[in-house]
Amino acid sequence: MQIYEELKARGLIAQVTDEEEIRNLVNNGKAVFYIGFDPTADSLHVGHFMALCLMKRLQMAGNRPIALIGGGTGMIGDPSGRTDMRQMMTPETIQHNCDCFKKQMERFIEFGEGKAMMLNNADWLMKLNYVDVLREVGACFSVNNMLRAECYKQRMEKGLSFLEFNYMIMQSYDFYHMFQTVGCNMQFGGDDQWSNMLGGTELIRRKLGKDAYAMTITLLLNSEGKKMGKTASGAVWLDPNKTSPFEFYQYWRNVGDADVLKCIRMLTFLPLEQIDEMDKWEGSQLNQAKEILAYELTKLVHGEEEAEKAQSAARALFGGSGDSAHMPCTVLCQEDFTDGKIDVLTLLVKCGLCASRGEARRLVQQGGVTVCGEKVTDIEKTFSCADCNGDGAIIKKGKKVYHKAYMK
RNA sequence: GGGGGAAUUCCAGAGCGGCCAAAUGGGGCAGACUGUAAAUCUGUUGUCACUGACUUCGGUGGUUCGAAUCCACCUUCCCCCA
Repeated sequence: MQIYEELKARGLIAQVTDEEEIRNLVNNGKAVFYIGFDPTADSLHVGHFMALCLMKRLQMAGNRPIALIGGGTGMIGDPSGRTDMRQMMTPETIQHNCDCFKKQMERFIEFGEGKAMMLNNADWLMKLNYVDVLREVGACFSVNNMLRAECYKQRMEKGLSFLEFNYMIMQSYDFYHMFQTVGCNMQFGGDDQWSNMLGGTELIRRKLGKDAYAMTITLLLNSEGKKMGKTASGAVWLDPNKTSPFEFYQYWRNVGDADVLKCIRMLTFLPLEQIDEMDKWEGSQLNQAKEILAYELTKLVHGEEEAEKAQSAARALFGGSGDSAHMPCTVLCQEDFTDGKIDVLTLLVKCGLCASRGEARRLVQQGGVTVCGEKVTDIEKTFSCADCNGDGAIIKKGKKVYHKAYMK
């Protein structure tokens, strides 16, 4: 099976400008494609991960990827699909984020002579002269068409600043620029980027009379139509300091039944035959599929060793044996104890399991706390230093949150 | 530039000058049921010394015994006209 067919079978392809031509380029290793990454945070997240995987897949098939870091477009902010304006970032933050991205990407993609390239659009965008751009590029864009673009729809109700309105033009200019300088003939991106990407192919056609192609990657949505890779507290990051390997593992271990196979198909490198086999599983057997998904992804992102650790920690925890080796922990010191004791509420807050004493109180009262295997329902309950000695005290909040507190 | 409207808790969105820590929904958290799933049901969701007290309704002042609610100014946003 060739790469294009595989991508299709995995459900990764959302929209393409010219299927025949793209299949041809990609399958024959003739594509020089780019994917843009806007430096909106200091770590990549799951959404980016899909893009990175795609790059890797295509690179393995002989194509040449360009990772474009949006040091310049980051100065503007993409309004696509957003209901409010992005916070403007300072040039320093953007630079910092770019650096972080770079480090993370190097783990996945091979860069170097004749291999993948990493570019930063700040290198050309920042030099542009306003009037020149308007004359050279601005003339090629129809405001009427732009306003009709799906990506601005949501913003038409809430208001769209001229700054953000120009994002599409900047992105189009990137493509146009790289088409000429490095022979980039294709652009990939999230499905929400479709209109921005078409802007680029359109610009190249108008200015140069040549064809360039665009393809979007299916957004990873769960069965409820929400973007995956998000938790209540924010994105699931690839940076182990922002989302620990264990948390990362748990996120995937806990996806809904309806979404497991889709995730395995889209995110892992497992052979399709194996995935088709798993597709027949149902009921509690899916739990196995979830374990595979979680393991595979953790391995890809954090390495085999971390994946093993996360898996055994999870198995131990939920299997009941209570292996505390990898759970998040808090170190207590003498000052945390008064008269050699610490009460539950303080302990919960101290460990970051509750934001306030009130919350801790409710949690205990509702029976959501277990310490050292014993359910705690008394908010007055105290623990002594001795309870936390040795391996420490294991605190369980709800069913899935484990935390360890031990003495220094 | 002219005119009109809005800003409420994590979000959306109610809110007569006292009965407002503020309806309702979503989300979150916990409990029951389960398979570390989904759905469902229940409780909970400002802080603390928790039957009480304290701090919140864009900002700053003011009116009043008393202000999320009235007034003035400021800030931001939206809509209409140009």
